Amino acid sequence: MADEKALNFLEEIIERDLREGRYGSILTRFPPEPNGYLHLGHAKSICLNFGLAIRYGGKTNLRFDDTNPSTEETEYVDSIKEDVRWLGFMWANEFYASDYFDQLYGFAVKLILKGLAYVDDSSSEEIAAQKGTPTAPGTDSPCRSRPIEENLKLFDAMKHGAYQDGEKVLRARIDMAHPNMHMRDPILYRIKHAHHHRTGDRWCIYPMYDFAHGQSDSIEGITHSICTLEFIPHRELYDWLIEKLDIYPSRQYEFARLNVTYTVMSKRKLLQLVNEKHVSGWDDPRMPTLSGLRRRGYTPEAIRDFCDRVGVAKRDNLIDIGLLEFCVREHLNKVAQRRMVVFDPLKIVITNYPAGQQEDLQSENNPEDPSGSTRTMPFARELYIERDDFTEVPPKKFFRLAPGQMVRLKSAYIIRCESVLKDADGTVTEVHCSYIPESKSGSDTSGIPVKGTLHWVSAAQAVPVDVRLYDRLFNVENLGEAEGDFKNYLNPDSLNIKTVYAEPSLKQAQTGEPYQFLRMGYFCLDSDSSPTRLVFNRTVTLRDTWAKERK
RNA sequence: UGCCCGAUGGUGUAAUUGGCAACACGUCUGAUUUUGAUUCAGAAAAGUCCAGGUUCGAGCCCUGGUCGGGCAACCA
Repeated sequence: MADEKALNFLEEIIERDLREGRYGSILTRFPPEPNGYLHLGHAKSICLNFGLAIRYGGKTNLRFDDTNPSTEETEYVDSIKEDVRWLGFMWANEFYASDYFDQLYGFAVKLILKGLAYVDDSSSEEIAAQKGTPTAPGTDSPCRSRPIEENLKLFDAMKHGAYQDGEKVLRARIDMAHPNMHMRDPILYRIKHAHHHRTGDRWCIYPMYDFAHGQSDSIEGITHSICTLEFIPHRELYDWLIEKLDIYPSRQYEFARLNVTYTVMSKRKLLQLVNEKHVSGWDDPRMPTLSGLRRRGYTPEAIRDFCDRVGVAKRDNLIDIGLLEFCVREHLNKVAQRRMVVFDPLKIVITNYPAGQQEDLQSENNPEDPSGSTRTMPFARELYIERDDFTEVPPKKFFRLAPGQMVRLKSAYIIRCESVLKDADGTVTEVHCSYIPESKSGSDTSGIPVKGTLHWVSAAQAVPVDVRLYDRLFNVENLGEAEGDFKNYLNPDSLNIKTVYAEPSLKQAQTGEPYQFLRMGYFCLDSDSSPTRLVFNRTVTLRDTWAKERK
C-alpha cells in the first residue's frame, strides 16, 4: 500500500526532476564530519537522505567530510558507521573527502589557470578586514592581481611545505563587493601542518568546506545534496565553483534543522557536556546522541518514526520531546516483555495464606502479543507492593489498597486489606490482608469486581536490582532562547538511582531487550550490569493520567 | 544600512497547486481494561502575521509593511 501522505518539498523536487527526465535515478549522501558523535539532528538527515533514495529507487553514499585534520579522529568514524547501521540504513559507498585531495588540488590549479583563484599573503585579520561587512563592500587584497604564473608557483610551494600555517592561502577571485559575503573572494585552501587521520602527513594544505563539499558531491555524481538552512548562503558559491570548474552539476537543497525541547542539539555543546563531565560520556543515556538514546533503550524503529513524524520544511521549529516519547512508547508497547518490579516496597502479609506455602503463577509476557506466552512468578504469604499503592485515608477515586478495600494482584488473587501495622513514628510497616482463593487469575469464580490491579513481588524471592531513572537534561524548554551559558540550565535531578525489587525471572534479562516494568515504565539492561548486580535504565515512563489527576 | 530564508490551532506538518483549513502529538470527556498502560469513541482548539490589490472566489497570486532566523571562522 503506497502511503498517501502529502509530499514534502524535497519529494516534490525529486518527483519533478524524475518526471522531467533530469536524472535517471537519484543519488544522495550523508556527509558527517568525523569530529563527534551522531545525534537526533543527524538522524533526521540520515532518514531524509536514505529515505529519499529508498523511496525513489536511488542510492546513498556515506561520505566523511574530513577536511580539517585538527578536529577529526578515527574513533568518530567508527561510531558514526555503527550509528547509521544501527538506525537501519546501509550506504552504497563509503567515501571520504580526503579521498579526493589530489583531484581537489587539480581543481584548484584549474581555477588559477583560469585567473579565478590567487594566492594571498594577507594575514587572517587582514582578510577579515578586506571582507567588509554585510552592509559595507569589501576591498581588494594587494595580492588579488598576482599573475597566473606566480600563483601557480606559490600554490605549488604551499603544497610542498614552503610556508608556515597561516602564511598564505588560496582564494577564489570573485567579487569583493558582492552582496553575499561568501562570494567575497572566499578562502579555498589553507596551510595546516597537521596529521590527518587518513592521509597522515602527506598534505600540509587542506581544502575548506566550500572547496570540498560541492566538489565531492560532483565527483560522486550526487544528484540532490541536502543540507541544513545555514548553508543557504553557500549555495551561490557551490554553484559558482561547479560552473567554473565545469564539473557534474550536483544541486544543493536546504531544510530546517531539528530542535527539540529541553535539550541541545549541537556537537559543540554536547562535546562540552562530555568534557566538563556533566554527563558520563557521549553515550550517557541522557544525551540526545544516537549512542545515548540506544543505551537509554530507544529503538531504531522509534527514532525513524519520530523523524518521519517531525516532517521536513524550511522554517525553524522546536519539536516537543513528548513526540519522541510517544514514538518509543508506541513501539515498546508492542515489543517489550512485561515484568513486575516494586520500587518502594511495602510488605503485605496474606494472613489466610499458609506460611511456607508457595505457588507458581503464570503471567503474560505481553498482552499485545497474540502468541500469549507467559512466565512464572512465585506467589507466597509475604509480598511487596508499591508503597504508593496503599493509603490509610483514600482520596476520591482511589482504586488501590486501603483499609477494607479490595484490589487484584496482577496475575494472582484479589486481596482485601484487613489491618495495618505501624512503627513508633506512625509509618506503616506492614499491611495484613486476606485473599480470595476462588479469585485466582485465569479461573476467577468469585465474581468480585475490583477497580484496581497492582504489581507485586514475592518478598522472599525478590531480586534487588538498580534502576537509573532519567529526567530531561535541562529544565528550560527552549535552550535556543535561554540567556547566558546553556549549562546554567542543566537539570540537577536528571539522574536518580534506586535499588528496587524485581521478580526473579528478571535475572535472565538480556542486554538489548526492552522490558516494561508494569505500571512503572520501559527499561533496558545497562552495560554497567554485573552478574551480581543488574542495572536497568528507564527509557521512558508509561503515560500516567492518574498522576495528573492527583494534582 | 545590504543580501538571503521563513511566517497556518499549544507543537509540528498538510491543503488536489485559486474552491470556505486536514492529519499527528499534546489537552479534555466518555467506554473498555487483571497495567489509572494499551485500545476505542468523541470534544475543545487556528480562520492562515498585518494592510491593500487581482478574482465570482485568496492560506495559496501581486504590492507594501511587520515580525522571526541566517550571512562578515585559515570550522563544517
